[in-house]
Amino acid sequence: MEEAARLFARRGFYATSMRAIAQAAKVSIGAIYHYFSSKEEVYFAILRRELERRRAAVEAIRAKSPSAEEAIRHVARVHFELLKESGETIRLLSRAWLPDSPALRRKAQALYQEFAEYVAELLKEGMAARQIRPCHPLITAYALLGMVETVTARCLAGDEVAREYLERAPEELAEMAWRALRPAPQGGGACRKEHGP
Amino acid sequence: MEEAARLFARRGFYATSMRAIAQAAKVSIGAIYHYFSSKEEVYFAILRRELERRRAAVEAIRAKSPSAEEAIRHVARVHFELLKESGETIRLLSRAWLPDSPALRRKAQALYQEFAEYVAELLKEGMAARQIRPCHPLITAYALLGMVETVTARCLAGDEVAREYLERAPEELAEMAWRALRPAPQGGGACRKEHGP
Amino acid sequence: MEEAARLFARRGFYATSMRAIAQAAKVSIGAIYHYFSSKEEVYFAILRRELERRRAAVEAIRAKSPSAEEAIRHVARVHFELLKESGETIRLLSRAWLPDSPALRRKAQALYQEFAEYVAELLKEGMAARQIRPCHPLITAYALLGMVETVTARCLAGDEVAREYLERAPEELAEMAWRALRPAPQGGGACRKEHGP
Amino acid sequence: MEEAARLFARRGFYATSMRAIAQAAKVSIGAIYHYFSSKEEVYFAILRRELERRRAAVEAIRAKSPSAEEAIRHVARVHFELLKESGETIRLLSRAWLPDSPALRRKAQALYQEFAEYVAELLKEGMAARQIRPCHPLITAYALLGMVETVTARCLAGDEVAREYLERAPEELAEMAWRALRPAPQGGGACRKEHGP
DNA sequence: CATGAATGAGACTTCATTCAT
DNA sequence: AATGAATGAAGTCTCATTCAT
Repeated sequence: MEEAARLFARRGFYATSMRAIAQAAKVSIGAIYHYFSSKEEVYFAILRRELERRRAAVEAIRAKSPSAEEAIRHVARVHFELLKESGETIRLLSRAWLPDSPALRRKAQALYQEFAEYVAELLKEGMAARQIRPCHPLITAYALLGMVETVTARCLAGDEVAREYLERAPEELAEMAWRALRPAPQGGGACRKEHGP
Repeated sequence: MEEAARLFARRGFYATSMRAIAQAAKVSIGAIYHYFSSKEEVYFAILRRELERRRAAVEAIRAKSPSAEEAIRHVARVHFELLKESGETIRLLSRAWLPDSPALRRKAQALYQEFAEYVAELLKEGMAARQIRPCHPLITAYALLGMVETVTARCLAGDEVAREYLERAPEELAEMAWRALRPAPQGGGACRKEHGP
Repeated sequence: MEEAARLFARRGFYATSMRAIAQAAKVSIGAIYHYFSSKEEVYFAILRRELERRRAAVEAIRAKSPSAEEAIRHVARVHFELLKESGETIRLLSRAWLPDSPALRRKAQALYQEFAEYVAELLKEGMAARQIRPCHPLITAYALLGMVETVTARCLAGDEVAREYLERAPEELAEMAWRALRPAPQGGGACRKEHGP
Repeated sequence: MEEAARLFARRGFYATSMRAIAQAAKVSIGAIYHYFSSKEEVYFAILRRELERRRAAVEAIRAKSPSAEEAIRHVARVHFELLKESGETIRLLSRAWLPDSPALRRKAQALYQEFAEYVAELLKEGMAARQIRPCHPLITAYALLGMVETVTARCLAGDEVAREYLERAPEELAEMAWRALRPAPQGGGACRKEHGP
């Protein structure tokens, strides 16, 4: 039934009607209300599940590779893998930012923040091990995720450009992310002194 | 009348009713329909105007600073300045990605792409002048914008964390963006030895 | 449009659907919501109007007859006159006591109390003029109204019995009301001393 | 299970859902349908039981006191005693008049009439013994009950006024009822001269 | 006997849009 | 040019009732 996450991902919260969900899932409307007390609850249940799925993917990265570089690069790549795998559902993530009502938005952002904090944790570890440069972990986590998600979302348009991106974007972003975070400030131009070593 | 862009920014397309717009603008509903043939048209008119406003801001950067570094850093900063200036309207930009209906989305994304291409142009010039490293300009433009917008959007939550970010994020992101894009590809610089090969 | 008061009177608040009202009044549902913001508001508008109508009838009595006896007797009679005139609408009054939700009920009772207080005022004047015996004015007003309304409601059943009542009840009740309230305690059995003269 | 009469009394027929009854009674919905074939049937079963309970109370009065005066006064008092004892359930009685659908109402009124006829019987006996004045027994029974029920219902509001009434109303009503019904038709008594002819 | 998942009709309400004025 | 009353489709959600287990 929750594969109607597709509808939320494709059409968003408001444009997805309960009737549409019921029809897509081939159950009655009443049946949905048997398990969820409102449309919002359906939405958040799905959002939670999707975020958890991403968290698990990041967790797997952390477990496998001790190198911060690999971890960072993977955060970028994993989105694209999930994109191929679960299709448009990934758009839910980007949408997580912007449900139409302030109340919904607040709740969705709290959920998203949990996920971002998880990525921030990963960054903190990298900083502790001096494998990535000092930076504000949570801001950076948001930036990292936003960077990746925006490109991912662009790929969902499905046009010619999108298909090309799907090929190049993972590495392009992994490179970008790593350069943005690797430790030694290399003094591209003026070679300014960095705050931490 | 179009200052009811605030409503679209705050509540989104679906949750903003024509009546709400009419009341906020203190005109009659009929009056709106004299100038716009539908709600969609109002939305796109506003979206176009906002994107144009950002484009102009980037244009100004390009005109003033010949250095690619400054240009890049400014792209990051300019969002936060607009945030302080025009408040939530900036959320329209992030929303631009995801209107709820596929038809709307396609059109909105086309508009957004125009803007992204403008940033990509700026990147291309930087690459030509060897002031930034070689990269896929459009993908990078999307990544850059997504990075900044996600953090900006987080700042709109208005909580304690958001206020702190508002202070630190502009520089944090400028730094991140510049590091991600500056030319010296690996250990090429003069300043410090890299730890990895 | 408000002649759909008939529906509320006949079927009550819950069993009267907006669609039914709209059809009965031959307008669209939307049109009703143009003038009333909710079903509740329609209900209360009608209830207010009906109570006001009764209040006016009592006012007329007060203005015409200086004798408390006539006033009391008329309060009883007026219900039956309105019954013939406006049919089932009178049931709204009895219903005023009992809307199904506590919130509705509270509001309806407040409205009803205003009316009861008006009758109580009439009683107080009678007591001041020593034309009716001392009694608690508001309690007595409720009792008086309840007495009359219950019989009135019975008459609405429309069966054989009801038609007979319609003939006899007005006088029967007028007599009863007057006896219950006239001043001199006549000592039916024990001839107890009354509190006031 | 039927103690969910409370729900019907408090919320009325329409606003009380089978699920609410089932939860309040801590049984399954299915279980209710084993003993009652529909919601209506539950309602009438309860209504019958409550009316029977009142009938029994009046019966007790009749058995104990040979004096019509005491009987009349007790009819008024007994409602308030039941009010304290069984709380809001008493509202069922007042509601008995007005279920929302005509079909229900007809049935409920028939049940109520049985009860009213019982009180009428009591009045007839009093008239036969010349202990109360001649009057239409059934109309008077309805009037008597309506008088008492309306005040009782007002007391259920639970506000400050209601608490005061609870103290004064029983005697006030008993007095009123007795005066309305005692035999001496006009100036027949011995105690005092009446003012009018 | 008992359960509670499932149904689907129907409740209230909102909304973009039209059109007579 | 401007108004805002009117429309009716569609939204979310509730509910009495059934039935397989």
